[in-house]
Amino acid sequence: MESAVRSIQHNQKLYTIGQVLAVLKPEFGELSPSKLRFLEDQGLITPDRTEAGYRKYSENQIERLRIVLTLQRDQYLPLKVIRDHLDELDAGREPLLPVASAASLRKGQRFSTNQLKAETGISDQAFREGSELGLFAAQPHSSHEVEIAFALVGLEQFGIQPRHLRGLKSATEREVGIITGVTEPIIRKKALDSQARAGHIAREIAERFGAIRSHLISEVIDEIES
Amino acid sequence: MESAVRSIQHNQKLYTIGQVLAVLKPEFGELSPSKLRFLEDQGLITPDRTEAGYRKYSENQIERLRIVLTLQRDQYLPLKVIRDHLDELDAGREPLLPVASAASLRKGQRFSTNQLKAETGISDQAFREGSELGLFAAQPHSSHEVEIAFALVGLEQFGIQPRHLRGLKSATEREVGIITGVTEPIIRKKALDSQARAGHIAREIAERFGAIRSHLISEVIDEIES
DNA sequence: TTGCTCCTCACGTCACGTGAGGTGGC
DNA sequence: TTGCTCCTCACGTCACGTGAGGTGGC
Repeated sequence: MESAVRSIQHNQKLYTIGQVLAVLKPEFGELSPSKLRFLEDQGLITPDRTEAGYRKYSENQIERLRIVLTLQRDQYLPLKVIRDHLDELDAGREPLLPVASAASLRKGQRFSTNQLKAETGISDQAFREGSELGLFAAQPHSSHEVEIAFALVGLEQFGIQPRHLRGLKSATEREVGIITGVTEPIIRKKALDSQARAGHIAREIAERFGAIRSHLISEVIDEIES
Repeated sequence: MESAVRSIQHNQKLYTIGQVLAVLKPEFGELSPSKLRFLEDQGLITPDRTEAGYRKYSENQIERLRIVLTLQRDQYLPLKVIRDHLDELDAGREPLLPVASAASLRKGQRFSTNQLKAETGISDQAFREGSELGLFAAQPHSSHEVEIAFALVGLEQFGIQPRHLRGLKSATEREVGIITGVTEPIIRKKALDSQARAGHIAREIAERFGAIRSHLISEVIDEIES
């Protein structure tokens, strides 16, 4: 009984620095104890401490670490900017990340069609064609759709239109089918972390597909240049 | 007459630091004067000097800079390693870059089928299926093919076989067709730098295709995780 | 009790950026 | 002659890594 009560009270399981490392290593290979200590030093995460001074990270804090490390790795944001961003979030505000790259649009943010058009400068026609192709769904649009719009604008200057992407779209759909074929059985298992694991595996597979694609294309480009 | 002789003698046009910057900026956005000076300080390139001490870079040295900056950007090699590598090359040897990541295999290096199999651990069957699909050509294999083999091995653990990649392969062929459609007219112009420009544009287009693909897939993965 | 994990603190390092103070070239 | 480019040198900075010397937990 008591243990049941306790497990509700600190439902928040606590992790030592080594356990945190073990959890995040697969996702962030460059992670090290000294890096975790450094992030604390810079005020990015403040884990609890045992009386003896051992760091104890809650699951929320691991989630926060994930945000920090992702922002750092994928957007190349300096830690100071990330810290200020998190501070703003903590204060209940809704900060816009400095749009160093367009990709720093907050994950999960939503956009109206007008916002998307204004943000990317995509033409009405290109947007319409993209929608017909299924590159854009109904409002509100995800940050991924914004990125897709950016890419379309970039391709337009070379005379490439959305309709040229029909093959890309259907190939991607097949890839997605293969990926979900692998991940669905995992999700059905309904373990605590099955969603996270499925997502992780899905990313791994997608990365491999991307590698194959990119090297196939690079071979041709190497020939162009030689 | 004299000027003709001189132009033959120093056929090697010399560039000031600012001119070097102007030439390489489009390729390497992060380049700065202080970075160029730092690279010299570290012994990576040693430009000539005018009597007054102004740096003067030859075209060979700009080529060398291109190597340094590419290695640094694409392979994440530390400058010390790059410098040692160049020293070896200067000494006439044929150094193997430290295989920090498999991707640091020297661009342009060639592999026999046996080497490729040993290097990646790909199974005979997967290699055969990959060859039938056109992922691997005849010996000798390029470093790209080695990377593709690595990716196949990675996919195998999830039960994904080369034959699942048929759609990927044909979609990539179509992409390549679109890219060469854009770059061919440029190459035909036969300007001095038309090959380099064509390669640059080809990479830009490929990057955009990749972005669209990756964001389409990410949308689905986000859903898996939520 | 024995390892193994964890702690702090000082110092090192890698790859530059900044700014002062000064000179050179079209 | 006037800007603009370029120079050196000292110092700063960002994101950690290393190692000494010491304590804690199953």
